[in-house]
Amino acid sequence: MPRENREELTKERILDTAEVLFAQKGYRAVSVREITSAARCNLAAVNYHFGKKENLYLEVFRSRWVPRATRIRESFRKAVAGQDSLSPPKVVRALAQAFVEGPLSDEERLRHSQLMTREMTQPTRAFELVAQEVIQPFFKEFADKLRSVQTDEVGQEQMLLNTFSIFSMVLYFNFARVAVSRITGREYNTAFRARLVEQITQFSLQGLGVSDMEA
Amino acid sequence: MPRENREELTKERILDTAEVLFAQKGYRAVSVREITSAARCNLAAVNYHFGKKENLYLEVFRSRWVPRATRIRESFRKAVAGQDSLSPPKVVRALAQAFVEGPLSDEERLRHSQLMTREMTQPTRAFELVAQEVIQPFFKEFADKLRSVQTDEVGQEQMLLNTFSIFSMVLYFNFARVAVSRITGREYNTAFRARLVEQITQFSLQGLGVSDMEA
DNA sequence: TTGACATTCAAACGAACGTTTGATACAAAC
DNA sequence: GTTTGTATCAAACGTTCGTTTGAATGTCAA
Repeated sequence: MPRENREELTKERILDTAEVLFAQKGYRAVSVREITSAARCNLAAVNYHFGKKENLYLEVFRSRWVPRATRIRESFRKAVAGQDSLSPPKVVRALAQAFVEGPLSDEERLRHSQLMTREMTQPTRAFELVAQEVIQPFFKEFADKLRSVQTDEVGQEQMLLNTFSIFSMVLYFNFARVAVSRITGREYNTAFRARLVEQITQFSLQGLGVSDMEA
Repeated sequence: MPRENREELTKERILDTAEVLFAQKGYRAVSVREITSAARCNLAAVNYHFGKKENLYLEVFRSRWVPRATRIRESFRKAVAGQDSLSPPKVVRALAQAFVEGPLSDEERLRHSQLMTREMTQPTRAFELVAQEVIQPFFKEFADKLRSVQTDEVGQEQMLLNTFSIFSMVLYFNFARVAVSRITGREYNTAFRARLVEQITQFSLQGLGVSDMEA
């Protein structure tokens, strides 16, 4: 087996495993030993490939989280580009769908939201990456797209706050699954996810003051 | 100094300190040594008064978090009781105010949201307490109150999802301060909090489909 | 075949962790 | 004044942590 492949295999395996564990339990609650034994490699592999544990955490965001966020963003982009005539309902629905039913698998979606929520509640060095390369540009893109199809004039700050409002729902319905499931008594299956997209879309559209609800 | 007072002083000091640290850094990231030295007491005090670290975490929720949640709830209750004629805008505004401008100090509010978000993303044994004694009853109370003043008929599940939507904003604008501040470029001062209450209220009311926006 | 380089491995490092112990201090009960 | 029970304390317990080490293994170029 060629050198490069072997290296990548181990390194990639560590990254995959670490992402799952960090998302599930958080940075401190996951030990290097847990990661390496789950990734079926030697304990020293983390320090050899990443220098130290903290770098591994950062690399998880760089090589796993950011690309996934990009996939969500592209899913949103395609959805709005595929329309011949755009309207606020279509833009908002495209966002909700990209996040809740989008290109990610269910586990990926949960992982993604968990890692993101963690960085928002207690930012680490990864937060800069998340904010600069993902949140800021995506917010801007969504706000611009929405403004371009909205009839009434909306100030920049108002637009940002509206985006946050929509975004808070999207994030919440993903990361607070346990609470939502427990209180609604519904499982997070395909039907319920479709229901959530509907909820986010309708609530947001009315929240934005859009009266025409036809998609 | 009498025996009971001395005991309580240390025990209470530990609880206060532990709450702040757990909220800031999370359970695993805070050591017993950090807590006890910040609380100016002996390392063994945690195990003497609470048996083990995990019990201290639970006791923080029992004796600090739940009472604070109760204060928020009572603030909401008073606000709706103080009105001679109730309307959806008043109910929603009372909720947003109770959470964002309510009886808590700014640090308390942040701590409260952080601890809650933590339990929602990765529930521990404290989650049962939070869900049973606070979230469920509060959700029910809010939904009932809102239903009683709403003209059009709304199903139970729709009502729950609406409540979640409103709640997600309230929670998000509290726990994601760093991100919100960074992207809006605004500090979390009194003026901005008032602006956020306005945003949550207006967005939610329209989201609920309430056209009459007069408070 | 030899030498240089990259990767894996078992073993150990010191530091920090949660917890336990036994002595000490002190207020109330007898 | 002695006993009893509670609270505090310094010290140590065994375990786990992230990280380092140096030898072993395998790969490719010279």
